[in-house]
Parts: sequence; structure tokens; C-alpha cells
Amino acid sequence: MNTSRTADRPTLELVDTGAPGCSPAELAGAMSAEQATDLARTLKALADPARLRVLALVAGNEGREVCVCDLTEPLGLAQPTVSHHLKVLVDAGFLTRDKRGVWAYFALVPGALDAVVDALPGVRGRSGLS
Amino acid sequence: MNTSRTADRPTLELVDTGAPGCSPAELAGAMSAEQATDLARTLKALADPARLRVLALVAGNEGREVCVCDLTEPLGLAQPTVSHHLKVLVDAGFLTRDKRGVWAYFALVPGALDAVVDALPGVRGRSGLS
DNA sequence: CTGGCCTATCGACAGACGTCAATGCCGTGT
DNA sequence: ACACGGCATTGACGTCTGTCGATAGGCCAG
Repeated sequence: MNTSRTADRPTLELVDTGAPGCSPAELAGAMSAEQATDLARTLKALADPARLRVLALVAGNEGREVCVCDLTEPLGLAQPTVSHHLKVLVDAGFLTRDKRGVWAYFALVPGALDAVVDALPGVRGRSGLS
Repeated sequence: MNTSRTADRPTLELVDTGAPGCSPAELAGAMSAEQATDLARTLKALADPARLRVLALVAGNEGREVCVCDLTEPLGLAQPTVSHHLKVLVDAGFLTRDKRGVWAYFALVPGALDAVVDALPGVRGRSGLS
């Protein structure tokens, strides 16, 4: 079960949200499970060295688009692996794939990273706040 | 093997960084493997629904510190699991642990999230730049 | 001193993830 | 028409990760 504390904490009982003991069931900055799962899925797409380097490479060549064959060598990964990472980034909304002829060109989605940043809890100083 | 393209791409050969074919070995926005691994490790600490909710809960109660027993119920996770997630967040530098007596109180590390944001490739409009 | 409570660690287990070789698809050039 | 080459997909494999039950360590109350 729940390890619900029976002894009330000896500190800070003055700011309680309305119930005895410590904060009983809800804290202030609650985040919905869906919201958390969604943001976590997006962050998982970023939380990989290869994918971060892909983004850096694409971001550094913003004017020029990047194809898969450009990435295999700097990353030191096999072509299917690079293709897999690119798919993850495209599915997560960080990159766009533009297949022209045989080559597939990838480019950054402009506001994608900033949107993730804005969704992070406790990050301030950005667009959304008053 | 490397699947190094032998046919040069028919597009954008004008902006080449100095070698024939397409960009040969280095693109502009290179990110070191260490840098990428480090940032990825930090992002992995964030890329979990439970940990994101923990951060949101702690961030929402900034004045008041939060102990483990406060988190098990809103998260719906067992106490060892919560303790594990808190350890991950502390190790990643997002939280501080302050054990007073039996209880352990956690608080946000002020600039930790912002530092991660600044390290992301392609994110602009934050503190460091003009 | 003894018991109870909060927290951290350990061991185990299922599921997800990163990687690559092999293969198939589809433009391109000869 | 044919062969070649870039890209995506598949299948497999080893590793990492999230979760929990059981257990151990410490602090406080009686």
C-alpha cells in the first residue's frame, strides 16, 4: 500500500493547503499524467547523443539541407541507424523530411525546440510568461 | 562499411565547405561526442513522466520543500520508485536533497533547467545571447 | 531501551531502446 | 533495359530503464 505518513511533519504546518498534517493529496504545481507522458515522449526523442548531434548538424547548416549520407560519417553510425534516428526526430516534430528524387533532405522545424522548452516545469524567462 | 555516396548530389553544390561532392567530412554545427553524451544524459533524467511530475510538484511548492511521502500519492508510485526518481534528479543536478531528521526535503536547483535549455542546439532567445 | 515510522538500497523482472546486417524500394545514369 | 546507388524497413541482439517487493539504516516518541 501507500506508506501514507501517519505522523505529521514537525515543520511548516502553517502553509498547509487546507488539510491537517502535511500536504494531503494535492500539491500546487500538479502536472497531468497525459501532459507529463507527452512531454516525456518528446524529451526522449532528444535524449540521445546521436540525435542531439543530428540536430546540431542540421541546425548548423540551416540554409543548406542535409541528407542521410552527410550524417553517417560525422556520427560514425551505420546508415540504418541514422535513418532510424532521423525517423524519431521527424516523428517527434523536430525535423522535416523532404525527399527529392533519391535523396532525402532534412531541415529543422523552427519553433519545435522552443515549444519543448516552454513546456518544461519551472523554466521562466521565455515567451509565454507575463 | 560506410555507404559513402559516390554520386555527387545534383543540388546546392555551390555552398560546399571546400571539397567536391557534397559536404565531405565536416558540417558546420558539429557537436562533440562528449558534449552530446553529457547533454543526452541530462535530458534522459528529464525524459520520464514521473520525474517531470516530480519537478512540477516541487516547482509549484517552491517556498515549501517537499518530502518523499508527499510525492508517492500524487504520482501513484511506490516509495522505492519515487526515491529512485528523486535520486536520478538529484544526481542530474535538478534537485537538492536536505535530510532533516527522518524526513528528506527536496528543492529545485535554480538555474539547472535553464542551463539545459541553453545547451540545446538551435534554441535561441535566451540568456546568453544578445 | 524498544517500537514505529521515513527513507535508501538491493534483487528481480518486464519492457523499451540503440545498434547493425540483410533486404527491398525506387530514382538516376549508362 | 539494365545496373547502380541512396534510403527505408525488417529482424535480431545486447543493454539500459522503470517498477516493485523485501530489506536495511536512522531518527524520534514513549
